[in-house]
Amino acid sequence: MKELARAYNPQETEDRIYQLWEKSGFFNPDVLIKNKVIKKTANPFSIVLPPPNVTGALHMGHAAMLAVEDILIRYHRMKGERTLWLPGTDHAAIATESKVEQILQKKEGETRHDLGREKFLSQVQQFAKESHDAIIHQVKKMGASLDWSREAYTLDTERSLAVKTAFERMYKEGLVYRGDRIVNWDPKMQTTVSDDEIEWKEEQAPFYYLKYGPFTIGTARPETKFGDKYVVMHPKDKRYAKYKQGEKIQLEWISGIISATIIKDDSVDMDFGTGVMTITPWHDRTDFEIAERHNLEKEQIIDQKGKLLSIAGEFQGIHIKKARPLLVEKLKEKGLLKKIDKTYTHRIATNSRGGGIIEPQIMRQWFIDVKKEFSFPHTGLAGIKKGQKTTLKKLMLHVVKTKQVEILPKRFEKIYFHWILNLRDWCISRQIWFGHQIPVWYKGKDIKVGTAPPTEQGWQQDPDTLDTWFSSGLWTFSTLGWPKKTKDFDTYHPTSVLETGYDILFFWVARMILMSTYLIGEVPFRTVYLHGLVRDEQGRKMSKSLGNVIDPLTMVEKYGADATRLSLIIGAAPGNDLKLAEDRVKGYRNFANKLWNIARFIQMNTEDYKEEKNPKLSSKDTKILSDFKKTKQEVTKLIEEYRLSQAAETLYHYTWHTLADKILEDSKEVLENKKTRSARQYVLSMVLQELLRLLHPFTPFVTEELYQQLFLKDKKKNLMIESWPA
RNA sequence: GGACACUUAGCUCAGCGGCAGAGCACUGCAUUCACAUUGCAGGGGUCGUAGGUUCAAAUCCUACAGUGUCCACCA
Repeated sequence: MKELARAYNPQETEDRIYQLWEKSGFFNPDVLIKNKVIKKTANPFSIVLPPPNVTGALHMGHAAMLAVEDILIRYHRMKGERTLWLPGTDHAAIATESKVEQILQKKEGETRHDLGREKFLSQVQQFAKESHDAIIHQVKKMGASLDWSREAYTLDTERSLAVKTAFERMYKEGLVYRGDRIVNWDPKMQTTVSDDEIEWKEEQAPFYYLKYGPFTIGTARPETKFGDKYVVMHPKDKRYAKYKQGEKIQLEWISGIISATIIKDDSVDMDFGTGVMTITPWHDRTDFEIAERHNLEKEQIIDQKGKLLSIAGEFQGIHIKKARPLLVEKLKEKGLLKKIDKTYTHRIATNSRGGGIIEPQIMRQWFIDVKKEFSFPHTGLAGIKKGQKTTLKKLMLHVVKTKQVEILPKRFEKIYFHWILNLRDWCISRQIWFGHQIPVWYKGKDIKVGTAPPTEQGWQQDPDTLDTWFSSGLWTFSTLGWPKKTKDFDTYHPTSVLETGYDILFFWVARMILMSTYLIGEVPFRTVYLHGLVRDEQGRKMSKSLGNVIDPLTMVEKYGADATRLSLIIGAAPGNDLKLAEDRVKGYRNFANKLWNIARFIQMNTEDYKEEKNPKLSSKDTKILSDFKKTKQEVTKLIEEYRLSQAAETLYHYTWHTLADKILEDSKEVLENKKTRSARQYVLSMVLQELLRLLHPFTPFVTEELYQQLFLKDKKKNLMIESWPA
């Protein structure tokens, strides 16, 4: 046997080991069955990788996700389960498109409209491909044991079929509908945005009090007020009791005398401002809802580029930003401006995907109706019978309430319920080009929905694309072949665990539950494990502008993937954010080296060891073995409970402070003595061998390398598929 | 406005009814010996505050304070 090097060198080791794993084919459960490593009848264990967006490179959050999932996967694989970890990437529609638009703008000063749909899309695809390759490279660097033969992409042919099939089925059920509704319009990116993609920003803005006939109304946005002809107050407000619902009054307004109608509505806050407001239903959600309740007329004031329409009289064609001061001036002249409050702060909606300030608009869009009743079409979902009346909302609540899906940590269940109770219909159409084009064709007033275009002439496909979360909502089963009947689907769905950041609980986790329960009558996963965000030393979010980004690849190059993984696991409770300092990574690099030297010591002292069947163990030897057994059991229990941080820490502590500091020190004497030498050799060799297996899910590279060098006789095998020590 | 989480050593955090713990940092000593990416020893904490439950509370309950996050239609 070759003597081990004096220190562990991850740079020299890791790529070689990863290649060895890939070459063995053992990431693929089918290969394991074929090689009789596991039984075909073994329990399946499956995780579908949350697909990283093809918008650039991986960050520390991705690295943490990969570490957690790889630990679970390697553990279950070693336990002999039929283990599948399926990789893929997400086209991330709006995020990717906006990124390429930015690059285009910077480089060529062009917009996507200058290029045209086809040319622009080919540029996006090029960008997506480069991102994809960089991401896959990084994923492998982290040691992730993913089955690459099953890799998927949210925009590839199979996933497209799944998307179209899902859309068609939901359309036929009436769960997908087209309607004129108020949506979040981003005038900058020229697209709608879902409620969840909005980022609210605090802003101080002047608040204007305007004379509106006998009333005083308050507004932060006078430039939307041109068409206001309804004045709303609370039905119980005594100050305005003399005005009756539906009563009409004449008053002087921006462009002359108008007739305004009195409306009484509960949604008005009597304590805010004067307790009276006028409404702009076309450009404000609350106002829209009031207008719907009272069946009021709605009028568009602002166009899709943010310019005023003819209703604004002499202000027509002026952008709202420029119009405001001009209008305020006019109001002053007409004596309609009573006062300005300059201390007012409010929140403005912005598009979190790199867009501008949201301007609500009433537009014709596609929606998923979450409240509509339908008869449940499947059997086999506990608690809901085939034919039973239900809604998508009820399904989403039901499976979590009945624990068919368990969310860890538990406190997120409450947040999940609350979100669903407030959920509105989901706007799924986007006016962008990169994504799944909506599978709907029009010809005059006729409409066709299906998985393939109509064969006759003259049909025009809807130019819009689907919200990216529509396709990722199908991810757990579209990756397994659905809508085709496949072996993979039968074997691996529902998946065992969905591991992701708590920040996309609503975006994604909820949508997967919606899609899966409706389309196939199964939960998408049994357990949701939510990890926290990786932050910098001071607890700030990592961002390019702050310059505090720690790149996982840099850490891997400097300290090794094993060290990087441990730094992301130890100290990270599920759902809690992790503060990461480079010193910690360094500390775990030292740990890998410590383990290396433990192995080196044992190797140097067991070269003459001949295996004995019944070694004469001293009481100290027995104690070592029984303590080790306790550690094994504890680690196993902790992993089963998803307390990976504890499990890793237990192993860290055992390795360094029990095995190295106590047992090895003690062994130096014991090994000197000819009578006790051989039994101790037996103990050390056995503890090391099993310890490497226990540590393997956490630090796969160093353990594999040591195991290869010290214990593996059959070079066709590797530690990755050895059995978990019982 | 509502909800949730956190508050334990200088820093990061674990412990979640039974003698206050770990890593890093700090101090002193050791070392051609598996490892300086090391070892041994040590200093350092009224477990946010105030009550309550209990034989026993960092741990369970209540209130309060600070910090953070999420949600919400205050024009």
